[in-house]
Formats: sequence, C-alpha cells, structure tokens
Amino acid sequence: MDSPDFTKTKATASPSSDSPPVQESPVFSFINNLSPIKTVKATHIAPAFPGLSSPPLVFTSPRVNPYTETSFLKRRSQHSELSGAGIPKTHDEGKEFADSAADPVKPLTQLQLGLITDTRDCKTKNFVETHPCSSSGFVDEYLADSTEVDCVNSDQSVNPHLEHSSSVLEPSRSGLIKSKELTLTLGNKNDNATNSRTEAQAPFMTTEQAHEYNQGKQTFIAKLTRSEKQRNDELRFNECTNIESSLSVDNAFRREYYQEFLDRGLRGEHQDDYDYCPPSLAGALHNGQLYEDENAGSIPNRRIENAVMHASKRRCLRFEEAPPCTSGKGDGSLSLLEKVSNSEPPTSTVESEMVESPYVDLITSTKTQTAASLPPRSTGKSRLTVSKPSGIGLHLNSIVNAASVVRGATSIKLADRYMGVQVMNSASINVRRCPNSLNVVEKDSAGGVDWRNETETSVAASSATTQSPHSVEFEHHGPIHEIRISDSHSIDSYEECNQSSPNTKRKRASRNIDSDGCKRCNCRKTKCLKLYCDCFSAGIYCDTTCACQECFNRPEYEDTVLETRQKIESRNPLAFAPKVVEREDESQFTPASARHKRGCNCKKSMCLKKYCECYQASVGCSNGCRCEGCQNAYGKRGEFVDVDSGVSEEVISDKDGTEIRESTFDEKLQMVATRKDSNDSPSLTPLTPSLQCFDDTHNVSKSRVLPAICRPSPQSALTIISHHKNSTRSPQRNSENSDNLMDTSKGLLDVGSYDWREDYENIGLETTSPRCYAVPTTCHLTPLSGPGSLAITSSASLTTRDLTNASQVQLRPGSHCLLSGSSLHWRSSPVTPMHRFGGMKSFQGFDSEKGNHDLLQDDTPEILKDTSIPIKSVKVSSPNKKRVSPPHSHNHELGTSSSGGLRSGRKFILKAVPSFPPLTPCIGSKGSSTIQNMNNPLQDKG
DNA sequence: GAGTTTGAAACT
DNA sequence: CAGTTTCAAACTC
Repeated sequence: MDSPDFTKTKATASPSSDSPPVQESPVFSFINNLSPIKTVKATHIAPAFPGLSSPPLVFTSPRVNPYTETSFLKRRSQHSELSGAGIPKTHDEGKEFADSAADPVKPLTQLQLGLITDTRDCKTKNFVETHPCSSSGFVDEYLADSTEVDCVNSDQSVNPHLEHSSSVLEPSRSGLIKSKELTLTLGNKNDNATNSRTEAQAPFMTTEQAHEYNQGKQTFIAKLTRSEKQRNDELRFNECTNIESSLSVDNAFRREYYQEFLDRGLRGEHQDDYDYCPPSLAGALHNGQLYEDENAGSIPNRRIENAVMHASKRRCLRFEEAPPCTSGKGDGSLSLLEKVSNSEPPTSTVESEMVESPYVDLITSTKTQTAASLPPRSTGKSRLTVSKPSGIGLHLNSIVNAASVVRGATSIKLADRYMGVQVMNSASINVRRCPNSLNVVEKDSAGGVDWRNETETSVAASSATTQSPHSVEFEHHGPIHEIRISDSHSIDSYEECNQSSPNTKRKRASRNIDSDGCKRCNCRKTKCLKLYCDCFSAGIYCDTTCACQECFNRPEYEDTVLETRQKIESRNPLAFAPKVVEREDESQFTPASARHKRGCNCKKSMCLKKYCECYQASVGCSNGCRCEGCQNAYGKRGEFVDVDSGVSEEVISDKDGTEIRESTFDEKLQMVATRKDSNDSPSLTPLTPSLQCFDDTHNVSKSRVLPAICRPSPQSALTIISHHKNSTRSPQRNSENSDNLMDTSKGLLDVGSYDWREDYENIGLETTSPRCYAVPTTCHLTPLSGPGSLAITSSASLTTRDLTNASQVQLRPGSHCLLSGSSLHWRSSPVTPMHRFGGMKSFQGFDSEKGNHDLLQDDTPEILKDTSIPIKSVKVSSPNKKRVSPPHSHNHELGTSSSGGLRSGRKFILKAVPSFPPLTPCIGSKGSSTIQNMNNPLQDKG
C-alpha cells in the first residue's frame, strides 16, 4: 500500500530488531502487502525489499512458479536471512522479536508465500475470522508451514491449518499465550489438524519437551517399525517401509505427542515454552516449523548462524546433481531420519549421509525392490554415476557438483542409476541446497514422497530467506558440519565480500565451486540476471561465495529475478531447463547415456575442454550437437544414438552431425510443446516450464493453488512420445513420432479416467519422475493415489492437494516400496537443481524392460512441455533449429484423447512432471516417489 | 593474477 | 533467421 520507501524503511529496521513502530507491525506490513498495487511495484524496483515486491507477484500470478521461486529461494543469502529475519537469539529475544514484529521483511516474505496460494487465501480467511488480529502471524504461518498447509489440504480439513497458524504465528509474533490457547483448542477439536501441525508444536516445546518428544518419537517409531517389519516378509521391504513409515510414523507420533502435549498445555505446564524450539526437534521439523522456531528463538546464536548459513547456501534448486550436496549438505535433511531410524553418526560425509539417510536407504531398498528389476548398477559405474548426476535434467551448474561428488561411490551409485538417482539427487540436492531443510530429509526419507516438505522448505527459504533452524542439526554432523562451517564463514563475510572489491571476490570466486558443489558465478555486467550467470541459469540465487558484481540474483530481488526469468523463458521456455538430459539405459548407465539438451557448438575446443557444455557436463556429444571435430571423451557426436526415443531415432549417423541430427532434445521438446499448444489450452501453464514446475511444487505445498497450472506438460507429451515410440517403435520421423506422441499425450490428458494400474504395469517404475520438477507430474499422479481414476483432467486440474495426497500416500507405510523404487527409475535432473530442478529430464524413463530411454529426451522435453504447453507461441529455439513440425491435425484428433492411447501418455505424464526442473527445487524426487506411491495404491486397489 | 580464448547468450 | 556483439567461464601464461 504504502510507498516502497516505507517498506524499505521497515526492512531496514527489521534486521536491527529495533522495535518497529506500529507501522512496522506485522499486521500493518501484511496489510500493505496485500495491496495489489504494491505488488506491482515490488517487482522490479524494489530490489531493496524483496518481501514487499513479492506479494504482488503472488497475487498477480500466484507465484506462477512456485517451483521457480522455490528454486531461487533456495539459495538464500545468509545476508538476507540474517538481516531480514533478525533471529532471536534467546528465548526472551525471541519473544521480543515476535512482539516487536521487528522483521517486517520476513513476515512480508511469508505473506507473499502465503498469498500465493488460493488455498491459503481460504485458510487465511478462516484464520482471519478466527483471529483477526493475527494477520501477520497468519502470514508467517503460511510461510513457515507450507508443508503443513499442504498436509491439511491434502489430507485434512482446513481447520488444522487454522490451528497451525494460530499456534505458530501467534507465538512467534505476539500473543504467545493466545496462540497456545488457540492451538490447544484447535488441537482438541481436530486431531488431524494436530497431526498436520506437528511442526507447530515446536514453538511450544521446551528443550526438555523436545527431548521427550524425540525420545517418545523414537520409541514410537521403533514400535511402528517393529510392526511394520513383522508385516513385511523381506528385510528390504522393511527397510523401505520403515523409511516411508518413518514419515508417517513421525506424523503419527507427533500426533500422539501433540495430544499429550496439549493435555499438558491445558494444565499449564508448557505455557512458558511457546517460544522454545528445540534444536533437535527443529531438525525434525519442517522448514516452516523451523522458521517459526527461529522466530521464537531460543536457538543459540551460533546455531542460528549456522542455520542461516546453511539456508543461505546456494542451492541448486533444480539440479539433481547431488554429488556434492550429497556429501555435505545432505545431512541436514537426513538428520531427522537419522535421529529416528538411525542413530549412527555419519562416519564420512558422503557415505554417512548416504547410509544414514533413510532416504538413501529407501532408495537403496527401492532399487532393490523395484527392481528388482534393476540390474545392479553399482559395479563400476560409480564413477560414471558421478558424471551422471549431471545427467538428467541437470544444469551445468549442478554438473560441477557432480564431479566433485564422486567421492561417495555409494551415493553416487545410487544417484546414478535411478530416477531414484534423481530422487537421491533431488534429495541430496535439497539437502545441499537447503541445509536447512530437514524437511527435505524427511522427504527423502520418505522416499521423496512428501513434496510438501520440499516445497515448504524451499518456500520458507525463499520467502523468508529464512534462517534455517535445520542447520542446527547439521552442526551435529561431523563432516557436513565442517563443510558448512566453511560456508558459514563465507557467509559471515557475505556482506563484506559483496562490498569488497569485485576483484577480490572475483579472484576468490574464480574457478571455485562452492561447498555445495554449485558453481560460483563471477558476473560483472549482467547482474546475474542473464543466462550467462550460472547461478541464475541454474535457478538458484547467487551466494555469498559468488564474486558477482551488482548482483540482482538474490532473494532480496526475488521479484526482479522472477520477472527476468520469465522474460527469458518467454523467449525460450527451455532456457532454464536442465541442459543435460540423462538417459539411462538399463544396460548401461554411463555418462554416455546423458546428453546435452541442445548440444554444443564447439569449433575449436573439439569438445575436449570445458568450453564445451557437453564435456563440461561429462556427457557425450549427440547428434544434436553442431560441434566440429568432436573428440568428446564422453562420447563423440556420431557415436550417440538415441535408440529409445522415436525422435532420437531420427538421428542418424552423423557425418556432420549437424545436419544429420534431426532433432535435439530441445527440438523434441518444442515439437511436443507445439503439439500441445495446439491441443492444450493455452491457459494451462505459465510460460516457463520451471515456473510450471514451480507452481506445481507450490501447489503441492499450498495445496492446489494452481490446479490449472498443472496441466499436462509438454514434457509429458514427450514422454508419451517416446513411450509411444517404444510401443510402436517404428522408425518414424520426428514429425510422425511427435504426432503419435501428441496423440498419446493428448489422450492422456484428455482421459478423464484412466486406469493407472495398467499404466504402471505397463510403465513400471518408469512413471516416476526423477526430478523435483516432476512434482507437477506428481500432481497428476497423485490423483492416482486416490481413487483409481485419475483423470487426465486431474493432470490438468490436479491441485496441490492432489499432490499432497500423493505424497501422503507415499508416506504411508503401507505404500509399496516398489513405488518408490519406480520413482527411482526415473532419473531426473533437477537440478534442477536438483532435486528441481528438474530433472529434468529424467530419463529414467527407461524401464529396463521397456526401454524407456525415451524418457531421456522426454525428460527434458517434459519440462519444457510443462512450461511450453501453454506457450505454443513460445518457440524454443534449439540450436539445432531443425525442427520437425508436428502435424497438428493429429492433435485434434487425439485431442479427445482416447483412453487407449492413454497408457503411454499417462506414463509420460508421470515422467513429464519430473522433467522440469530446475527446479524443484530439487524437488523432483519426491514427486516421483510420490507418484509411485500413488500408483501403488492404485495397484493395491486394482 | 592478468590476459586470452572460447562458446553460449543476447542482440540486431 | 543469420550474423554480430556481449558476456563470463575456461584456459594459458
């Protein structure tokens, strides 16, 4: 409402924690933020105050890209977090902090987040009705608890949300007691709410309580675990189940604990404890919770710093490349699982993480289960694996990480092989990205099921630049901790660095890869708002470790970043898609299996130097490359044949490669997108795939905000195409293939009710999407979890809730590990970052059996599709430029989509989801797993 | 560390 | 759409 100046003032003040005037009060800021006008303003100019600007965006376009935002958000500069949030160091401070509403910034950010989702709006209304005075708090809650919200949406009634909001927000902001009371009341009323709100509890808990909680939780878990074990005949399954169950268990435990807690609270035992947030607990808690906790503040400064640092670390949102992350950053996320399931301390960073994290276990088990079918990849491929990470849907930025990652052979393997790889990657990515996000861990542990967590994490991080309480746990982890520490140091000096002469930074940054494994940019003129910037292109914020000058790729300039991103995407929907798509062949999983989406154009480097993006990504050149004299050690251009995708089939031996290569991944994607455009309503998606993904993610967290957004993505179409090809396997030209695909995809989309079981059967694990980006897809899948009928419509209309449900499904102990396993198959590259982002590409698609390798191409395309779909107009210019124009006529025909074609199409859909990425944050993996789980339920039903 | 080379991205 | 320019990373010295 007010001029930006006002906002700025607030922002400035906030960090200091000086008691802000009335105007600064959260409520006031909230109101201000609400005004659409502000939103508009915020976008560009106000780089100074990120939070303010964002709200408008939210309204205008519900964060069109939740995913995108997430990704960007993920990498949060410590600086922003610290300044903005003004974390309370002591309990008292926390209270003061809350009371003073000193950090307008944070609230604003949160508001933005909260506003984004429609669902939230609804909730907000409810909340407001209930607690008119706590608007700010409300906002915070949303921000903090995207997860919870999601949960609520998905599983439960809205009430929980209210409860949560009341409990969480209030404590942090103002009337702690009130909030508590409200919480209690609500809790009593709604058990479900209580469950969903486990996080909310944290604020109330004292250290002792936290311990108690943890212990009780562990015990509870142990019980459950035993029960589950008994259920399961096979150990492997047990393990998987445990992981999955752990999540659910955790929830259940929380529920119980919460009940008890409420009882106590009623007796007045905990009244003073509202603020306290047990660190350990925090770890277990979702980001949102953490965030709240932080506000509450009993966390030691050091921890806070660490947390902040972790949080601030750049994240490879979309890239899955986990390696680096895996090694170091994953722990944070893992912590929860570790606590619950594993007590063993991580011996080595990489290994320990891998081993310890339930997620890992899950993956492993999943792999085993799933396939079982999966050939043991472990052998020697580890190294390849490493390269792979870059693979599916990876941004080059992420790729870098991968290289470093190699050290953890085990982890690598995991990552490599499956979509699961993606999952891991995503998971690991998440971890990396957000050391903070315990949620991630949970997610991971869950088998990547719970997107909500991820979303939340990302959201929280993004929105608030939150300090992640999670980081606290990280401290416990030896290796990780160390890593982080270094980061923290860098972070601490963040401002200084920024201010320090660019040269200095540059030097420092040059050639450096941050601990996360992400490249550091060194942009001087582009303000890190162009694709020249690795960070920006990877969908992540620049970090303190970056040596960039006049950087706008920071949380503070979120609006600017998003706008810029959208602009770029409008020009090229694939701009933020993972550059490297990995295709995994059953037989082989090698760097060679992955390819650069657009291919390189090397003239002098012969693809033997890092100038070559293919080489840099540790992937071989493909027919799509236009390089001259290719000597790529990972695979020469002519050598690579895309057998899987019909499209790829087109690729012919390349003499020149350039001419021969008929379609690059991008082209394929474009084709798909085009078809879809024709078929799909334009309305569906945001231009940028990433955005879509983001939206999806967002949706997940928020619960259905963007149902519309979740349309069948072009990616899916691609997938479908590939799939179709598989079925048909005719060496058709791309155009034909595309047509077929389109048809298939269309059918998928159209099909209101589809029997997923069949798809699964047919598809197998493939359906799962590797990447975070997959999330959207996941959404589609989610429906599956529910009643057998997912309609394509669901894909289009799937709401966050659906996703959430899906995630929940995964979480369910009962869910088959297989599902997760299936997810593993997917390889996405998020990162999409990671995890987001993105995977892109997940090739995974290949079923060993089916030869889904199509997916590889598809993956990337899928991502694009998602974004592109709406965009028909958007042409993705592929380097290759040759593009087969897909026959539109088919599209229409197919448009009605018959269920018959659907299978393949549906499969694609699943895949498609993952494809996008960057995103998800890294996110993807969960989605995939979720999807799988969803599928399983269906199967069960079936 | 400075300067050059390289190829992608952006621009025209 | 092709050609040119700009940019930042990669590389060399």
